[in-house]
Amino acid sequence: MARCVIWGTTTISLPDCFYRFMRIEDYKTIAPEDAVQLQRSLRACISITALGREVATVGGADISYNRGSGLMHAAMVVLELPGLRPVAYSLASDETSFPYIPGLLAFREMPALMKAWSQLRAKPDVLMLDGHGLAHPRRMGIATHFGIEADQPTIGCAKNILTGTHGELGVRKGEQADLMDGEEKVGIALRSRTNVNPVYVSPGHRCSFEDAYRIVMQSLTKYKLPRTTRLAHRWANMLRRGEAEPGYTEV
DNA sequence: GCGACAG
DNA sequence: ATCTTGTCGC
Repeated sequence: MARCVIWGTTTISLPDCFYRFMRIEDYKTIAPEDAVQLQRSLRACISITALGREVATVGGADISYNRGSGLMHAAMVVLELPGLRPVAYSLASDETSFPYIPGLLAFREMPALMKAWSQLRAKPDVLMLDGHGLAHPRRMGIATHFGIEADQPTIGCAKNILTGTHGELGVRKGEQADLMDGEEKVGIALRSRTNVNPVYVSPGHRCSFEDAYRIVMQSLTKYKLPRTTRLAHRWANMLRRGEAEPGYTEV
């Protein structure tokens, strides 16, 4: 749909690609209908390719906030890949008025995430976000959306399905089943821990399904969630509770 | 029309 | 997302 804007004394309509030039800051006040149009517009920018270089660092990102509040607390961590040792943290808080709407998560969380991202000196080779990548009705989950805006390889790792279905998968850690949206594969249901409900992994941007599976597997320890997610979650909570200060820290 | 619905 | 105690099962 074209969008009409006032330009001087005349009204003109802009094509869909207009939405690609929206600033992240504008997400805070965008209308949900426009947010959906931006996702449709951004879809042409998705790149699902194999991670080029060897992955030496993996990042984790998460958001924490009090229910009913628009103050978002973002945390990003960077871990070395064999070993999962933390090497850097970035913490940032940011206010938004965009609500949580299934399918539009990025518009609520991305401003704060981008703030934390900007502070991060050492960018990870691939960043894992809490939420989906391609496993989204318009293939534009927060991992994909963020990856495009930051021009960064990303992976989505979610605890629940937003769209799609999958068959049974073995109960052992590492077993998987394709997550299908109709005839299209959009992700993987992955058993991240034996006898525990699976997590849902999907490529975000500049990453393949195989890469996504491998990186998530390499980020698992003894818990259901990858260490990336767990650490980011912990730091975001500490920031929210005032137990940690915003800023960038290298370990 | 009805139900589902990341965080 | 967050608020919370105990409890069932490997």
